[in-house]
Order: sequence, then structure tokens, then C-alpha cells
Amino acid sequence: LSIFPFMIKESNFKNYLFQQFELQEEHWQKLQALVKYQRFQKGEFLLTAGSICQHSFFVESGLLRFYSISVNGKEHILQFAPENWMVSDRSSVFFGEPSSFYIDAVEDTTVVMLDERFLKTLAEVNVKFASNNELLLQNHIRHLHQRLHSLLGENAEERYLNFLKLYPDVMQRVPQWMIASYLGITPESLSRVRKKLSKN
Amino acid sequence: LSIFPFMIKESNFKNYLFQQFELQEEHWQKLQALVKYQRFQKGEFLLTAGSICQHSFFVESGLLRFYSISVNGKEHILQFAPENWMVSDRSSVFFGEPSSFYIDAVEDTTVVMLDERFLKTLAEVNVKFASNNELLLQNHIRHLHQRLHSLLGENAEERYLNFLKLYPDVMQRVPQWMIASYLGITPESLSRVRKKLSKN
DNA sequence: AACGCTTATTACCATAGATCAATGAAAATC
DNA sequence: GATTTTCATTGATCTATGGTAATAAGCGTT
Repeated sequence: LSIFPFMIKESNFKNYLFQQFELQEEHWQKLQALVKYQRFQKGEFLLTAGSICQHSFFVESGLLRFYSISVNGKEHILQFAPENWMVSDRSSVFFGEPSSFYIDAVEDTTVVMLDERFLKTLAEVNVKFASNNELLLQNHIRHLHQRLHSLLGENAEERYLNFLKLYPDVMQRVPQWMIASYLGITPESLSRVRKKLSKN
Repeated sequence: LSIFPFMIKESNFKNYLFQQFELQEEHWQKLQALVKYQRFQKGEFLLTAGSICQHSFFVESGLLRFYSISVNGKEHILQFAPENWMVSDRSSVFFGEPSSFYIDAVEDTTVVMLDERFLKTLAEVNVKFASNNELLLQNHIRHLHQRLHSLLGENAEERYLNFLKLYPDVMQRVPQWMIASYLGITPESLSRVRKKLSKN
């Protein structure tokens, strides 16, 4: 047994770095000191509108949601982040501006808190990672484009089917009204969509 | 009169680089050789779905639109690009993947064609520009987030008013059905929204 | 000037999805 | 384990927006 019990468990984050960027064990040793794990209980906020976002969050276990609230008080979920997903208000981090979004925990969640210092060190240590940031941004944009296309061109049923493909297990893990909020419809409508689909 | 008549005109693009990144005249000389201007007639395509996007387009004059076409054949405009805007399918450029979008000229348009080589040189020549790419990406993401929020949380009228703020003069320059396509409604609905607004 | 083509408006009706309300089931809290 | 709260479903309407069609204006082409 290790004398550092917290090191025993292979983290999803470590696997992510090793697989995605062929990070070496020796470099991981260096980085580990900068990696801060944090636990959030269901319902806890990682970011609220008005505050400046300081981190990107890598989800080790659990599930986060990223959403905005419109003038009439309704929530609109822009993104879910289950295990191995990353979420953040990048603009707020990058421009140092107050965010207009919320991030909270849908389940008890453990995240890796990634700050500027960590990212910088990672870029120094690993060549492949230098361009990683751009890759993440590009991916994000692609994803947002798809979502826009979906919202502009598809009806509720089609969007729901898209959702199931993108987040295969989230349906089982969150209340239906959150999915409705993601799809831009009411919970009642989603219930009807599902009923109609179950008949076929 | 200069013996290089094409150099006389101050380009919007040059101004953009000078203002945004404090580019020096000497550096501009180097870069100019890599800057390719191209003219597109109204209706001409700069990008079609299925092809791989090679450039970012900086609009010198004129107006472009960036859109997708859904299965039922309807166009959905994700972005307009009037003078001094940039447009591209970044994902297609970055990942070398076939695009699923179209870009065409709404008016006769002159663009600056920016390819990898240009961007690389620009980054070498100018420190400020090294992080520019990220700035553009971050801005893009912020913009897309706002658009998502708008589509999820606002009705047609509110979205129309947002549009007017974002693109103050585009309303005057494009047929109304394109704006409807941007807003995710039919031209008839937009006509009704405008009628209602004009009463107040 | 005459022709066609695109665009905008308006009226009438259709429909997807919203809203309101009631019910029961499930989950959380005590 | 009883109570309270959250959640999903369903029915009955309501509303915003869509679809169709007719009309007229604008514009480009010859």
C-alpha cells in the first residue's frame, strides 16, 4: 500500500492527459502538485453570474450543468458536463470579465480545478499540449455551431434525439425538466415528445 | 501617383492590424506579399458544404453570410459578416475536415484571404498577434453563447431587437427573409413582428 | 416599356409548443 | 414511516409562429 493513499486511484484526468497528449509519467509528477481536486455537493455552485470565472473544471466524477437565466427567471442549460468533460466560462477567464452564466453540480461531483498556472506548466512540459488549448476552443466552437444549427433547423423531437446521441447517459441521471431546459422546451412538451416516441 | 496603384488605397484590413495589434509599417511590408485580395460577385460561394475550408475571410467591403442547410432544404444563417468582420469555418480549417456550412456573398464583396502561412508569419512578426488567434476564438465562443442564450430564452421580437443592435446596418442591406433565417423564424413572421413594432 | 423574378405584406387557417391545472409517483426530509 | 417536496404525466385550452395564397411593389434584364 502506498504511503500516499490519494495517489492510488488512477484519475480520469490523468488518463485524459496520457491518452490525449501522450504525457509522460515524469511530467505527471511535476504537474500533480498543481492539480487541485475539489468536491461539490449536489446543488453547490462552481460559478454564479456576476463573478469572474477563474478555472476550467474537468469532471472526475459526477455531473455539472452550465446555464444562463433569462429576464423572466427561466434557466437555459447550454451544456452538461458528465465525467471526462470540461466546462468553464472561457470568456470570463480569458477576458477577466464577470460571467453571465452559472455552473452547478447536478450530482455530487469531483472536479479538477485548472487554472492559468497549471495550463502554462502543462504547455511548457509537453509540446503536444501547447496547441491543446486551441484544439479545445475549436472543438467547442464546432459543438456550438452544431447546437445552433439544431436549434434553428430542428423541431423538439429531432433535438431530443440529437441530445440522446450526444449525452447517452445523461437522460438517466438528471430530472427531465433539465433536459427540457437544454432543448428549449417545457417539461410538459418533452414528456409528450417522449410519449409519442415510445409508441413507435 | 504611385507606380503601384493597388497600394494607394488604405485597406480596412491594414487598419485592423494596425489598430488591433499595433503592427508596424515595416512589418506590414513583409506581410503584404502574403495578403491575397479576392473579389466575389453577389451570389458567389466562398465555401460549400462538403469541401474543406482553407481560409479565414476578412471582409474588406461587401457582405457575406455563413449558413447551413437542413434536411428539409431550409437555410439557417449562423452569422453575417459585413466590413471588418471575419468569417470562416474554423473547425474545417483546423481539423482538415469537410465543412457542413456555406459561405456566400450577399453583395459584391472583396475579402482578404488569410491562410495558415499568413497567420504564421504574422505571429512571428508581431508578438501581440501570437495570442490573437486565441482572442478571436474566445470572442467567437462568447458570441455563440449569447446567440444560444437568445435562441433558448427569447421570443422572435426580442431576438429581432438583439439582431438590430448587433448588426446595425445589415437590416438595410439584405432581404428580410435572410434576417428571418438568422432569427429562426419565417419571413412572414418577421414581417408581422416589424409591423407590430412600428405601431409603438 | 415590358417582362419576369424576387421580395414584402396581409389575410386566413393550421400547428407546435406553452400554459394552467390536476393527479399520482418518487424522492427527500423530518 | 409519515410528511413534504420534487417530478412526470395528462387533459384542456391558449398563443406564437408556421404555412398557404393572393397581391402589390421593386428590380434586373432585354
